[in-house]
Amino acid sequence: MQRTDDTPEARDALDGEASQDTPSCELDLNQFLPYRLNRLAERTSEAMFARYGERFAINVAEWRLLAWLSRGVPMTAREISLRTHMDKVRVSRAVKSLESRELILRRPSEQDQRAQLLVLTAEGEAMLAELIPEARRFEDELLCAVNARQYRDLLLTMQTLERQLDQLPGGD
Amino acid sequence: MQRTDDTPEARDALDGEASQDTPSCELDLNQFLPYRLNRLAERTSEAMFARYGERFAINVAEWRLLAWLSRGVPMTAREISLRTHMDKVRVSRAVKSLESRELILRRPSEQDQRAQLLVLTAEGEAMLAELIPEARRFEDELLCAVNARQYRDLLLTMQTLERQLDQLPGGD
DNA sequence: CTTAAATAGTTACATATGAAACCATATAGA
DNA sequence: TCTATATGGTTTCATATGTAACTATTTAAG
Repeated sequence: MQRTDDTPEARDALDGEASQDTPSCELDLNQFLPYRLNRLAERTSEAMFARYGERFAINVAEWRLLAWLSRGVPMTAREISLRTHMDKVRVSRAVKSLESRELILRRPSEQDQRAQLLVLTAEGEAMLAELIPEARRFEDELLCAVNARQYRDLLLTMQTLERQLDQLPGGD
Repeated sequence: MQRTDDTPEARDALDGEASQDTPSCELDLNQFLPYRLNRLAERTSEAMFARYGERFAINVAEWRLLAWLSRGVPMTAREISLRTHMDKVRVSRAVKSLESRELILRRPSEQDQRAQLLVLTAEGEAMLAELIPEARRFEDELLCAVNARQYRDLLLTMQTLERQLDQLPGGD
């Protein structure tokens, strides 16, 4: 897609400021996708953890790890790291914290003495049994502003963008 | 939008894992919007700063501040803070850093002795003259994977979600 | 087998960020 | 006018996260 393809509608879909083409040495952040993505993502996490973060005392990395384990499939830290695109250090710390609170436990892997399989404890499952419905409730409250088609298109476009990132240098 | 409205297409638009309805005590993160938004946003910033971050030695907060100032309109830290949803401490630190490198300067505000108007220096403008075209190039490379309509819909839906966040408790 | 290179995970250090307390100035209410 | 409260901005402290170096184990090359 060329920048010149931008439609007026798209340029108008933006935070109220008068929107018009900007000279090459100026940038309207409200029309800059990386910024918009980050702002929306930051605000979404912030709103979600404003509600549940303190109540359950977990951070984003820990939440992601627990959620992956909620599937019931034991996974290694490396697998979590690959699937979530989180740095292995970040995962390692989440594991340490969750283990110390007895929400997960580590079992040595049969195949590889270096790796350890992570699984939820009963306590961990109990916490998720509360947390997950809350998370779904939050998501529903957010999504009630868009219809099913918009939601589907959003996920599809986001997936396309992630695939594109896979291709770009520095995109992992 | 109700969760039960989810279309098969939407549920399939997701990272390869078999997608089916999950019990209430399990969560497929790949189908959880806050997670997807954050993963895409993090990866996008990462890819962008993998290219330009070290070369220009700025972080996200500094980049946002410079970009806002590229419009040529002097702004106070508070205004930047409001528009970007960045914490005022984060803005304050970006100002300090950019000023120490003489990319911006502060002028006392006429109306309010507490506030200071921020403007680019000639050096700051010179740097943006390089940085902004690079940023646009990156955005174009990312967006070449989606067509104009998808791009427009993406921005519109993101805007809708931000408006919804304004309404939600904890959404600011 | 033996050794070099790769990999799972951790630790140490540096940076980024947010919450709360703080200072200086501005504004509103008496 | 005087005082209480609100506001712009900074500093302090705590947390979150990435980079690089490290340990232990595994895999591959000879």
